[in-house]
Amino acid sequence: MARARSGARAEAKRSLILDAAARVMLEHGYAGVTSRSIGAEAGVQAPLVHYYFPTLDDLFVALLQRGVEHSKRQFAAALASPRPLRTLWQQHLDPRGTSLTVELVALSNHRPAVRKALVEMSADFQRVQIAGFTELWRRYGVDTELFPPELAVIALGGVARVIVREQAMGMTVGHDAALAAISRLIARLEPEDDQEDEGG
Amino acid sequence: MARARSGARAEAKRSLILDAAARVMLEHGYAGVTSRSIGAEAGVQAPLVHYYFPTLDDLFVALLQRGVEHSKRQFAAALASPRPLRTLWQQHLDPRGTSLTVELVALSNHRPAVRKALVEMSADFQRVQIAGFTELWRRYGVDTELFPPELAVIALGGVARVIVREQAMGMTVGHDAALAAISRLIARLEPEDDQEDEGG
DNA sequence: ACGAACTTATAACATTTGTTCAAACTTTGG
DNA sequence: CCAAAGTTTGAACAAATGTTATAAGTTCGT
Repeated sequence: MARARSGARAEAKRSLILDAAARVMLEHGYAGVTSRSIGAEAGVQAPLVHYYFPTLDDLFVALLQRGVEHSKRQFAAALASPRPLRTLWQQHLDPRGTSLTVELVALSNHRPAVRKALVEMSADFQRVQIAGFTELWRRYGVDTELFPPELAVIALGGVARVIVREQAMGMTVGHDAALAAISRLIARLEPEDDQEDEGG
Repeated sequence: MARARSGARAEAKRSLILDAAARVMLEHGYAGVTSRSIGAEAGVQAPLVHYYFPTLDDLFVALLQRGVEHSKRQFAAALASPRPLRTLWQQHLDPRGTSLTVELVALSNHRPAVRKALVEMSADFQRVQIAGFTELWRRYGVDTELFPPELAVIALGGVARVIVREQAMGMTVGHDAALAAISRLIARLEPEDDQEDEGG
């Protein structure tokens, strides 16, 4: 059957186009993402983009979906790692994911379809993250009255986003001190050596 | 001389146009900001926008400048207030300033002139904020090894930006818990009553 | 009241955008 | 090898954009 072949190839082409769109978005911002710029980046003509994604909204939503799925997989992997907190922090410092998120969020401001998808997926992911931190905080014996999992999720994402974005722009005022302090804070819960320190 | 009269009026018109641009940007995102949309919002024709701001880059830079100046004034006022930390936090929760910042940052991704201005002004403001927090932390006896002023500035801005943006999109998962925890953290350094607590 | 400087609007421009249409090319089942 | 399905492209569309040229209106010193 023709569908089997085309189904596999089509998925690869879709992915190729999404990759190109992500690269363009990272380099030129969301407003630089056009059927033509994506096509050029993917080595393809503009109408082909619309063949796979009828409207650009469809493409943006697909990009978003792929990103959230990746984030979920990463989050689960981090939780299962020896030092979940440190792993999570390092993941958050990856400029690609963070910058894409910033662009998609800004984009969603005037694209109702994208906005709707973003809100739904983000709320879902946020709940997953909070559940993960609830378990982690319990394991570490963190005072959840003082620093609840909800705040941990927001703080982790917020701080990382600021640092990554500023670094991408060549602004590094105070970053050394902040990064060092965060490392020390994490080390309190997840010591680098094998010595434990759980004094609350 | 004619300049005196026009100077005053021109400044008012400039301000009117900047206000309109800010409103459009808040409502439709930066990509929705065009000479025509600004004109419509300001009750003026598009070319007049270019009369005051030859290119849109000029307008964006002016908007940025005005915003930073406002932020600096607000920051100084907060530091001089009875409870600087709480005042700062409430200022950061104002959706207008935060959302505008997010848009201008995204915008600067593909507008070199705006990017340059943003980096310079932000770095300057960041240094002012760090200096302010250094003094404040000294007053409060905060352990700067554990939580340096640099991290405080980044955390305050980062967390506030996440919450404000999510609220603007109708996403409030975990916000109640996070906001309550932040209030309690602030209250540790700045009690609501008149009882002092400077235990380091 | 006159003329010069300053403001504003109308009309138009070249360019870029998202998207569509029909035609060409490619694969592949029979 | 042929036809049909799937894929890719070239050409074109209306709409929107930043910007300019130009002309009309307004203000104000004299």
